[in-house]
Amino acid sequence: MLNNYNTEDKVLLSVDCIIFGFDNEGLKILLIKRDFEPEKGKWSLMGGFLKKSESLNGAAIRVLNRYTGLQDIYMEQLYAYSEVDRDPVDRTISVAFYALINIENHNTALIQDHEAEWFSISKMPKLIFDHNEMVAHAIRRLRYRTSTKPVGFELLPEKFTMRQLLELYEAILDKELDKRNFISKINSLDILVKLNEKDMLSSRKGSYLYMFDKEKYDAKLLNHFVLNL
Amino acid sequence: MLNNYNTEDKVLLSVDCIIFGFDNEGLKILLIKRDFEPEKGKWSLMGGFLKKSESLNGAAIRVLNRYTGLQDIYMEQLYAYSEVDRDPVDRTISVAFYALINIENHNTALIQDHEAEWFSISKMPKLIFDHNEMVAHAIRRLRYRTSTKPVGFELLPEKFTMRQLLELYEAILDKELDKRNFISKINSLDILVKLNEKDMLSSRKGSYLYMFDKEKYDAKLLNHFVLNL
DNA sequence: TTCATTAAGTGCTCATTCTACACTAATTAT
DNA sequence: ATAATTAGTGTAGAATGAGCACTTAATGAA
Repeated sequence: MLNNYNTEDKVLLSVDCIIFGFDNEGLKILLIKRDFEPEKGKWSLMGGFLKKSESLNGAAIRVLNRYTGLQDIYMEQLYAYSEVDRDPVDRTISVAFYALINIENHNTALIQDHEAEWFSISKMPKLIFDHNEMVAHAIRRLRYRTSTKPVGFELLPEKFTMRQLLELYEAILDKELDKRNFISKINSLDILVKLNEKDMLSSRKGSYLYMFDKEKYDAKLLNHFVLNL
Repeated sequence: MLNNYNTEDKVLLSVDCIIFGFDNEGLKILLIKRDFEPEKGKWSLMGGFLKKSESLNGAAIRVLNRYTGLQDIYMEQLYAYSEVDRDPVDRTISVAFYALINIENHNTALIQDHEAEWFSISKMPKLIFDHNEMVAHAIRRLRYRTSTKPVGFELLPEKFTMRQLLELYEAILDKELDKRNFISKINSLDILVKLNEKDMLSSRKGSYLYMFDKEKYDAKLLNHFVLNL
């Protein structure tokens, strides 16, 4: 009677991270120049191999931290990519994750060390292996997720204006939104607090700052909303 | 300079299949009594180890075929489960898939050989490892998927009545639906053909049979709909 | 042959939500 | 003072969603 699986094949498992950021130019993804063979020097997602002692989530967190210095980041597992010849060197299955970060917070020096760069999602270079497919998948998932869960705020500073939020959703959904309708839909979710504080940088009049009110959201015992924008 | 990944850990990768079926009692899942240690004799999803020469999809198709004799089945990858201690014997990452089958079509003898049984999703036994979590996840995904893609038909015979379709959606969404509103919403999708043929088994009057019209659906160049039931 | 039984099939009303659309207010720079 | 800039706000008409009940077709039993 067996109580091990010794006859089964073992394979390499890696994680690849699609790191989203948002600034006034739009939605961006952080890419690196791959620093080992094969495909050394080509643009690539940030990745790493799973160690026996960690979960996939743990590996993804480790990889993200290594390249950005960040911790406690919103991250979601996307999909496992397993075509037999996806990596020419060795049989490797890769599980993609996407992360949402506030683009102002990461460690710029670390990024430079790794020759990483932010790319607009509309101007992505050709990536190695099946990484472009992963990115396309991540964008689809992000679109869905931001329409059902309060994750968009992860891409903004803690305090943000309605205009920033609007532009974020426009960038994610890749379509223009009506300002008045957008604001009333967001307000009807009742998950933001309006601060007594204005951002005076973007206009003469100044615009009120808002924060996501996590406690209010959690108190609703809602596990998702439906935001039709 | 490396061009292999020899220093990296290799792990076992398995697939587990959540097989959904539907009959007049409701939505069901096919489970087997696990026939090897550990947890031999306990209820389990159908699974198997990934071979080096196949993709995860390929492995899932192989497993499904082994236990049901079926081919060309709707199947979708769900999620990779990777907690370090999820399998007590060896470090195993498992990728869950769910499949939708017409419950009348599978090979009954094969199922009996494997001591497999159909369970109502409302009366699931305790399963090994993290399999209950996988099932819960699959049900959530199925709910979403049936509201955006024409996959529900995979669970029905090729020809079905509106009542069957209604009851299927009620079972998946776990809520009662209004007959008239349901029919008009389905009709407004315009993806069914009404046949000149009635099912006389379920009523004296007989009810018209319908088929999913895949060509019509594809011709819409729609990659999903939104069905608010 | 008539009558009882069973499920099929069908529309309307009211409430809610969505969409399209334009002016005033506040502030600063000139 | 005034010109310039972005913030902030409401409404009307259209579309969609929810709730609700009677008639029809066929069969089997009396």
